Amino acid sequence: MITIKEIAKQLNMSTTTVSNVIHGKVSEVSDDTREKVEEFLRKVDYVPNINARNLAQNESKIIGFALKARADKYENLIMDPFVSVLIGGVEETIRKAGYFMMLYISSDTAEIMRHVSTWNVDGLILFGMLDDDGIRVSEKYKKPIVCIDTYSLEGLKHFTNVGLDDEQGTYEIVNHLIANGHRKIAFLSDNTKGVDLARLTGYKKALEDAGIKYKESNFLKIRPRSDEIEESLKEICERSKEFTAIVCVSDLYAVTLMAALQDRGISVPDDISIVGFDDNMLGQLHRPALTTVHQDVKVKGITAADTLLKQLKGEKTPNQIKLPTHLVVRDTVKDISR
Amino acid sequence: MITIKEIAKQLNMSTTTVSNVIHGKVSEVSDDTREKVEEFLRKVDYVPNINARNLAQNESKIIGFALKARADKYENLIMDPFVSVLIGGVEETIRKAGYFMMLYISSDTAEIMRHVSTWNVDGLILFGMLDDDGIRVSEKYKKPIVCIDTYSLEGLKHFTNVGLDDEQGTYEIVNHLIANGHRKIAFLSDNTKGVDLARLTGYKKALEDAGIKYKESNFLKIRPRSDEIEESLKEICERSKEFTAIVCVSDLYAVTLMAALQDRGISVPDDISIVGFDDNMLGQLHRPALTTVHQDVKVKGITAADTLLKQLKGEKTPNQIKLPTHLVVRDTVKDISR
DNA sequence: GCGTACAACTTATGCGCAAAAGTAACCGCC
DNA sequence: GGCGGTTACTTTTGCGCATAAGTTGTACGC
Repeated sequence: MITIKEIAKQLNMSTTTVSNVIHGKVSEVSDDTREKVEEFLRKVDYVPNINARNLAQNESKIIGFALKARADKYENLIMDPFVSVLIGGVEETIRKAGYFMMLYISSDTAEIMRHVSTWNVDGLILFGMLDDDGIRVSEKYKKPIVCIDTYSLEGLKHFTNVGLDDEQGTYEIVNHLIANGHRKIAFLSDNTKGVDLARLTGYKKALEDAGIKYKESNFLKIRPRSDEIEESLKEICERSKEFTAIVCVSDLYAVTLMAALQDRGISVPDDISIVGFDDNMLGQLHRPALTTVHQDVKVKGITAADTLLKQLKGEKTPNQIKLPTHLVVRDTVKDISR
Repeated sequence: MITIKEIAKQLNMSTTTVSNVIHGKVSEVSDDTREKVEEFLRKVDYVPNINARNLAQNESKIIGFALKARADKYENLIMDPFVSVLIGGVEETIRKAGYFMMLYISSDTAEIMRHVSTWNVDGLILFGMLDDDGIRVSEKYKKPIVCIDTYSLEGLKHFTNVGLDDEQGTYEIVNHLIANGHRKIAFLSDNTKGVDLARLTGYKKALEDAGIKYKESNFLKIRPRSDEIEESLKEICERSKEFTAIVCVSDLYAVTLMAALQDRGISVPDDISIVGFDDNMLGQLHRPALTTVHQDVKVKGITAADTLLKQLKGEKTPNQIKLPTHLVVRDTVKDISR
């Protein structure tokens, strides 16, 4: 790789002059030499050594994208098309702004932060749970952080979060079920934290507003680990007659459940109505097509990246951004209101 | 961030000694000082500045993962869970080996290569089409490159490819169809290059070996662009009665087609049998569950990364690695042999 | 008791770049 | 005609690290 020094030597001038041309410092260089340098640069296809530049400038032009997953959920997470769409949105946005994306997948916040400070990453986008330990570590690290779908109260004090109005999303879809005559409505999820909690809250609120009492037994807990999911699904299917509808916390679970239900001869939506959340390919291609809450994942990625870019420029940003959702009515809800 | 220099100063020794401890050069440092330094390093939570290290060593510890997609296929590609699983496999492998992953998505090989040389990336994993132009550019760049699913004859002369025995995969599944009495078998794809060509070849070979003549009209071309796919699907569904089975080049297309078929009241597998290729979530969760050819995408990613790592160590690797596939019989093929 | 070998260091150099500080020539101006 | 200001440069410095080369001090063999 050719260096500025070498170019300067061949052109018989100083490295600073070459550097100034590269940085477009018009006022420092005469038109004549500028053209000469520019032509030469083109000829040799000069590419700067970013390590040297970063070292000299104490910046990196890197944005870290850290996927922090609990080890047991890791596999499901990376399988989820959600993640790649998110990554696509982020990558596109930062590339246009002249940044590069370093991807990091781990279950250990401290490890992620070590990585981040090693590379002197300019900013971080964090997807996944941010635990208290994580917050403490990242606090020390003085670069901007934007979280995606992270609803830690503690974390919100320090970092921007880009998420959805999840509560409103389930609120609407549960209302849709209620409008179709459903009253025995279950909620299916694998945990009650973060996003799942917000969605559960919307569900409870809709029930409450319709005068339906929420019982603990309405909560169907699914165990996502691959060695437990079959058993878990079996239990849920057996209990399905207790309800006329099940609100699933994600399309992935909704479709997984529908497959399990159909395998047992339980028909959707005739025997039971199912709704999801996310509106991804899985539900769109399933038949019957899934009624769900739509979110635009790519926009989520773009928004997170944009927000981080703004912070990098020193602009203030709100510390909580909630993207809208909307109901998508398809074919998995039966009108039982008569 | 604390530097070696600062540590040396505080410990009242030279930077070389500190550096030697960091690099575990046992023979150079006495046990006494080594322990002293190690303790201090732990205390201040020292993290090396990679830019400086890379500059000094002329390496980068970065492995580039470039996703090169035709602009019109881009959206589908990044939507595909395939990609995130692949990325997951690669990331995990290189991280364990002390490398970092820089992700780059583009449709322009020259742009990718510029990126790669800017960062002085140690090696590159390329997923997607490698056109002749791309080969020329990457040739110049003297770092190891491993391609995934890239069947360019020209490219194979220069780079290792990690792929599947695609031909064998479709050969087997078409034989499965033939064994079930099918003779009017279509092949559905959106192009006839690379992977798609290999799968088509296996399909043709199976037909030939069974004494069935392949006709041009057996090839169902689907247009993947979102504004054309509906129209495309409609045409294919209308022609579906010409065949008793359709071999789809991917699970994504198989499931997309099944949805379109079901929407028109055409039943799978009663009216027509459908098979796919990949064995991903989409086909697993669909009902009827898709009969398909299994490939292990994560292993593909791991293999690509391992191969690159070997090349980085100077080891020789075969320039063509074909991972095995196997048939997964589920519920979308009807036995019509009587 | 002299040379050699080796352990345990330190000093000095350079990676490629950006930028602060320095220089030299020229121009205008009261 | 000396002085400030400008243009178009060059020289120098340092970012943080790795490492080649140099410097002690000491043990050991003969």
